[in-house]
Amino acid sequence: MSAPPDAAFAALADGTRWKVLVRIGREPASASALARELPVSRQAIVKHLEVLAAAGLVFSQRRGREVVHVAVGERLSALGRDLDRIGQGWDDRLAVLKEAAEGG
Amino acid sequence: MSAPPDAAFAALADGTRWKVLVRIGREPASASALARELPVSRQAIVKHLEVLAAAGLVFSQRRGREVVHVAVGERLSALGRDLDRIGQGWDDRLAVLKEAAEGG
DNA sequence: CCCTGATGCAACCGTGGGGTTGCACAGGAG
DNA sequence: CTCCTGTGCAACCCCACGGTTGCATCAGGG
Repeated sequence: MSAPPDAAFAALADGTRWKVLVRIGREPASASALARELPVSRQAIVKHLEVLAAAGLVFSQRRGREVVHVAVGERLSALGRDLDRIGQGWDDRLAVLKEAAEGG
Repeated sequence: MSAPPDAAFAALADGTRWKVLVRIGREPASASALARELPVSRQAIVKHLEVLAAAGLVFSQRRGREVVHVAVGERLSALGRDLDRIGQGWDDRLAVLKEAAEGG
């Protein structure tokens, strides 16, 4: 199958968002906490978390007056395995093309 | 390792670009040929191919007056394996958090 | 040689998305 | 009760990016 939801890619494509994801993968944190660590406003963080949540990449949990977020690896792993598999298939065709190029 | 592969993600994030990539993964094609198949101009295709090439995801070969492009799976597979691995690590932490949430 | 079709380059356009600021509201800590 | 701090919502800004059009160029085929 070659239909990985580009939505997931879009979620991972942004540098800041990736940092956020990696950070909360290392240890859960609130939006405010993340905003203190990264050079962007809390609102920016919130938006990133929303995108990541929509992509099923983060799990959020209200802890008192805070909302703690943590990265969910399941989706990422699944996506990763898909990519790996897809890439395998491509390389077969690539070999053929390169061969043809060299041969004539 | 959680190296920022956001460059590769950015290349994969766009829907049209992904279609192009999948298409030339199935079989090599020129920009003009792709432009005929997809609902975008040749120039748009060319730009996508440039982005993909910059990400090391396509291999281009001049064949007479045409330039044939084909998808390279190697990078994609490597990226996929990275994602899988990273995701694994996250899920460990996630388990801890969820446990704490349920426990109190 | 001449016509056709593929590529290359450049200018231009519109939208989306990342980022910000401001403000109102809620819930602990003292 | 009263601060302090974390969240939520909304309006707004700006630039990168996907896409287009136009034109010049180059390589094969008849």
